[in-house]
Amino acid sequence: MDGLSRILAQLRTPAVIPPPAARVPRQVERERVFDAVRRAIVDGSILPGTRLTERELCEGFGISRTIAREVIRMLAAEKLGDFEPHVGLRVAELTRKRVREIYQLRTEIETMVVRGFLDAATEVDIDVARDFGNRMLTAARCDDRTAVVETMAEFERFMARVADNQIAAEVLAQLNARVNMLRLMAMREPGQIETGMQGVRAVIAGITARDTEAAVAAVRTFVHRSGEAVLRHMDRQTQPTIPPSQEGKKSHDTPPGRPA
Amino acid sequence: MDGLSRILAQLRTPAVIPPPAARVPRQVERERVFDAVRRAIVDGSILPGTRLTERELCEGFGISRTIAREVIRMLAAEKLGDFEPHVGLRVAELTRKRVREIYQLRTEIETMVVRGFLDAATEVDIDVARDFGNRMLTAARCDDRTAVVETMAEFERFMARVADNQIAAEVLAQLNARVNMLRLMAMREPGQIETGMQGVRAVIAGITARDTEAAVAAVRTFVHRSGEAVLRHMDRQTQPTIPPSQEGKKSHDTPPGRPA
DNA sequence: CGGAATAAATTGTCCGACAATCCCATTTTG
DNA sequence: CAAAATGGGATTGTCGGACAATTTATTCCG
Repeated sequence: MDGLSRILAQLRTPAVIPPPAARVPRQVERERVFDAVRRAIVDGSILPGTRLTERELCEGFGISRTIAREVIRMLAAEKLGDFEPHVGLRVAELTRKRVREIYQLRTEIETMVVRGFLDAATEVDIDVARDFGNRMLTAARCDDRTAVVETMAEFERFMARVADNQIAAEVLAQLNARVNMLRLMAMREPGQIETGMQGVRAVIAGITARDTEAAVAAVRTFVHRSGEAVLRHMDRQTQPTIPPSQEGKKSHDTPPGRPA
Repeated sequence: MDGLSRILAQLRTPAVIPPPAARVPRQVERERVFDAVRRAIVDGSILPGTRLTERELCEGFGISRTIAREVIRMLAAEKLGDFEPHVGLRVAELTRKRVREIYQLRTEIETMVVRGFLDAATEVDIDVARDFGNRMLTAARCDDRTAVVETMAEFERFMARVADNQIAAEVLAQLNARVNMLRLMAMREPGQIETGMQGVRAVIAGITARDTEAAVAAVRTFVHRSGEAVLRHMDRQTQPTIPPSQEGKKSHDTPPGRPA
């Protein structure tokens, strides 16, 4: 079971690339490792359910337990994993319920952000937004799911910045991090990218026309549909045979049992 | 400057209270210290702007640097303080801008939660809500600001639980933690409690009547007014003389300079 | 007085050690 | 044979010390 070790080893980044007189070694080891592991979790290199032990982190990155532990604390605080004392951290597995909650919240926040964006946007901002749209469409045409998702995230940050709402950006980023991997997976479903891009076009259209209500509606539809797609994908993934009969209940979310 | 040290020392909790055979020593030192410091920050015992050094934490709680550092990582991840490498953690000082953002986001989330609550609430839940309302009003009559705020937080958690939305509860808790102290301060302004309680009555009325739109409207008004109150209080606090002329701008929020 | 050199304080990182707890498998017991 | 007990290995919890890197405070000099 050192598939994880191999992954971690690959993540190892050389301490410094610019040997010539370059200032700003401002990033400390801890941050580097944290970023690397975070990225690995978010992009799916480290799968949900994986247990991250101190030793693996130490050996994988060549760091001491001090740092490994601090990184684990940070990951846990960001809810990228579930931590239990004396047990350790395991990369978060999302339940349908949780996913639905996240998308519901995202819908509201994105709505807020779009409103703020259109309130504050200059013509240039609108142009930039249109550009983001094109970049997404291009990436989609190239079937580059990663690029699509990354561009979307960047677009979100951009809108939040124009709307001048840092808190929204922070929360949004955190929520996105938690479902990022699922998004990537879901986009493998045939037709999913096309549907998504249709939504993107609608959003950009609303923004370009400066039609706030249209943009908001488009965003809500888009986010909602994305959530649905992810949930659909989760179904197909975890229960290809057994017809699920749960799902309507008060749901103290039962992680879909995965019988070998 | 060891006023902080004294505070920290007081926070020190005895390692164990139940000497008889009591299971569940499940809480590790780290969590205890984290909770204590967090509480201290949230309730204002440790004022914003204060620098939390490792040494203070170590001596204040009788712990090793290992734990002190981990606690600091957690506090920073929760945004309860701003951390800079090689500098340390200082308890977050909120700008007007940030506060406005937080309240804006809170408004949306609370709206969502109330909707979810009324969707799922049984008659008993409604009764419990009414009870929460009474508890708040009682606490207000006793002029017990802390109790008011705590009950409100508990009420929020309750609604989120009924609405079965854990993510919302998490985010809400995090946002509240960041402004809790300001809320307490703002409620010292004369008439503030009364205004607040008026809002509470409206919210409870809407809930009791199961009138979703009324409840939502009441919540939005309430949260918005609370935010306004906090902002007003911040004004009065930081710039009692100089007429502020900033405030409308794109605002890369300038923390109101506090000249000695 | 201003600025440069110096000292002190603080954080970053590593190491080693040992206790506490959990996990798992084997063995013992009913 | 199943269930409970046990025992060892792995993992986390916590401590202490050490030294480098960096920031912050102090001192000294032109």
